[in-house]
Amino acid sequence: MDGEQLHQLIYRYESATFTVNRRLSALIRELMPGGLTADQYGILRYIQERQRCTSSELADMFCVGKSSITAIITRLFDKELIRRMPDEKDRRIIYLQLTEKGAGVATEMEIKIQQLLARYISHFEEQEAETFIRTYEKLAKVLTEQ
Amino acid sequence: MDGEQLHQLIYRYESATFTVNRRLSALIRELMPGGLTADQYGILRYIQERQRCTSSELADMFCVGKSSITAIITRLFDKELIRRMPDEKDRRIIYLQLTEKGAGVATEMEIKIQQLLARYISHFEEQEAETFIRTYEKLAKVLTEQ
DNA sequence: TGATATAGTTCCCTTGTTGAATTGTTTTAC
DNA sequence: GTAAAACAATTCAACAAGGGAACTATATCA
Repeated sequence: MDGEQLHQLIYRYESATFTVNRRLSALIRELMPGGLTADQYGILRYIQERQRCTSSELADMFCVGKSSITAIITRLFDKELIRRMPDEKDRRIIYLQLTEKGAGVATEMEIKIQQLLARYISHFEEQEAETFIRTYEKLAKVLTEQ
Repeated sequence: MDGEQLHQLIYRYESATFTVNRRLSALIRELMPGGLTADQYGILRYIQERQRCTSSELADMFCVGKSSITAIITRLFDKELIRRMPDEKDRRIIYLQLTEKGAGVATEMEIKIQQLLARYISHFEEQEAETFIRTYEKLAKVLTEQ
């Protein structure tokens, strides 16, 4: 791939990612139930998948400082969506878990987002979508490993 | 494409997009010169491409309220990166343009981001990257048209 | 045991966002 | 030709999210 080709591809990538991200996050914002934000939902989903996790792990995964995570966690805690469970052995560690209410909200939102995305992704042939996602996952992997 | 396949694809899409977006925006954040944010850069780039535009157009493109745009524009104005040019005929309209300084900063940042993305995208075969981008552009189009 | 590292929090400041109200200007309808 | 409606941009108050520095409490290491 020569320089000019690469340049063109990157330009097109920037353009597409800008449009897709802005539009999708606006659509998702509208979907959110009272008071929940997209970031808060992201945290809920992450915890739901892992069953439990720590603030530091969230900070790493979300690529932000730990103080940002503390702030979000506090808001979710105040809404009674998550629980703080201190580790028995190492008392510096506080595990985060969803409450029943938190799990309900996360699942409800997941379904809504699935429905939203389905409206757009179903426009594509299965093969095209599969190929696309596979490359996207590769990109995610490259970004994670470096 | 049946329901379960679609469900799996969407799940994988959410996962990949989360990782890519979080990682890339953290990398881009580090690249930014003193005081400029990614959103501010996005606005500069948009204006640079169109030569000039209005606040309302930016609000539409960025999918946010006009008051958000006013806030960002004011910060860029204070940094002397953009100029406000009232329309001669319709005095409600204020066109935004880059100053020389603004154009310099935008171009400098664009080069840095190109270099950053090149480090990752160059890992892919040209054909794979082309196919990927083409689908991504289609998705952007579908999202824009609805 | 004393120094160092780690997990999480707190505090302060900045940015981006919303939504409602406001100002000034233009267009429309009668 | 004027009154009403529409429109572009701004202001303001409130909040979410982010960074960084300082801090607390606990654990590990030498």
